[in-house]
Parts: sequence; C-alpha cells; structure tokens
Amino acid sequence: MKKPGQDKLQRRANILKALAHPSRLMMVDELSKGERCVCELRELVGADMSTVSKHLTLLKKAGLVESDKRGLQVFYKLLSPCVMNFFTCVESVIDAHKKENSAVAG
Amino acid sequence: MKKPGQDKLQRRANILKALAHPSRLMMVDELSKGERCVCELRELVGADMSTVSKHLTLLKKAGLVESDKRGLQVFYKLLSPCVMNFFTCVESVIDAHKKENSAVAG
DNA sequence: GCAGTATTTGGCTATATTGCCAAATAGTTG
DNA sequence: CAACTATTTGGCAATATAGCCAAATACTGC
Repeated sequence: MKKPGQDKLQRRANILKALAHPSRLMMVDELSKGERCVCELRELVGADMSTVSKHLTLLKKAGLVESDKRGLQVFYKLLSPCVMNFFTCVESVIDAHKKENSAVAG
Repeated sequence: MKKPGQDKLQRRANILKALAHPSRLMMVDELSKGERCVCELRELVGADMSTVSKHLTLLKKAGLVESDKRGLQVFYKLLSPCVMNFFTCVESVIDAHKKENSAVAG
C-alpha cells in the first residue's frame, strides 16, 4: 500500500458529488424512510419528471440507490443508509460556521 | 417549521460539494493528520499553487477548514475531523457497488 | 395492436467548475 | 524601499451540471 490512490479518491469524490445537490439530498432523505416510486419523489422535489429521473440515475450510478420496476412504476431504494449519519457531522460544520460568521459579523 | 427547508438542503449540498473533488479530498485527508501550509499541499496534489489555493478557499468557505497566516506561509487546519468518518460509509458504498458490478459482469 | 400511464433518453441552453497563466498582494530581509 | 518568497486573485478556455421540452420506451387494459 502506497498512497490513497488517485482512483480511490476519484471514486470517493463521485459519491460525494452524487449527494451534493439539494434535490438529491431531499430524495435520499425521503428514501431513508423507505422505498419510493419516481412519481412520489417528483412530487416531493417539485421538478420535471425527467429531471428527477436524471437525478436518480446519477444516484444509482454512484451506487447509492437501486431501482426496481414493478408494473408501470419504478421504485427506488436507498442502499447505504449510513450516508444519513454524515449529516450529523455536516450540521455541526454548518453550526460552527454560522457561529464563526456571527462572531465576525456581530 | 414546515419542510426540511430548501435552505438547509442547499447548505448541506454546499458542504458535500466542497468535499466532492479528488484533490480536495486528498487535502482534507492530509489535514486530518495536522496543520499544513499551502506549499505542502501543493506538493501533495501536484497542481498549480493557484489551483490549490482556490481549492482551499472553497473548503474554507464551506467551513471545513480554517487558515492561519504565520510569516510568509499560510497554514490550513481541518475544523471538522468528523468528515473522515464518512469515508468508512463511502468505502462500503464503493465495495458494494463493485460487487454488484462484478456480479453483473461476471 | 391502440390508448393510456410511468419513466427514461436526447437535445438544447444556461450556468458552474476546473485549472492554467499572469498579475496582484503580503510578509521577510537587507 | 528593492529583491525575494508564499499565497491569492483575475481572467480565460475547456468541461461538466442542471433543468426544461419533446420524443422514445416499457408496461397495462381493452
């Protein structure tokens, strides 16, 4: 074993990038509660169906969700609920940053 | 309080976006071991100094690192080491995805 | 197979990101 | 203050993302 490897870093980055969008975060959050069909997610984020579909394709390519077609509908499922744990950390970053800013501003 | 809030999601997304780049991941990883000056990080990622500086500015804006100028050098420090925990999860996503792929491919 | 519903794909434009170079800024030393 | 070093900023070209519309695909029921 030498370095973390550019490849591994690229793969990590891809996963983070897949999560790094408000609509996709909203969908992941919703999927953490259980399977949802595209139409439900579409309602949730309030964007064009095609846009939602593309977001989901992206999450799927990253390996974060999987899809299951049943009849007319396609259901998506979160494969790695552990991503939700990260948000605790993210929130702490946000809080600290806010404090920092108000300290500077105030 | 109504929804999770588009604002909160946007802020979360910004933090993830800040991490979602191989060079930045490399730097964050390095900074998790301790303070580093820009020149050290520059050597590490092997990019132009200006590029590295811009990456660091981005991480700083996201609230992930802070900088401290001492003499001619600027030292960066990781503010939220908890981000490192996420990579365990990220790795599991990658591993599962790889297995999935080889299952499909094989 | 035709009409209807759910989803994906292609195409396009607007916007954002990346990374290099050159120039500007900041601190050090004489 | 001039020469030097470390870093940031501005500018630009290449590439990637986002989101809409329209068209294609997949499945259902008659």
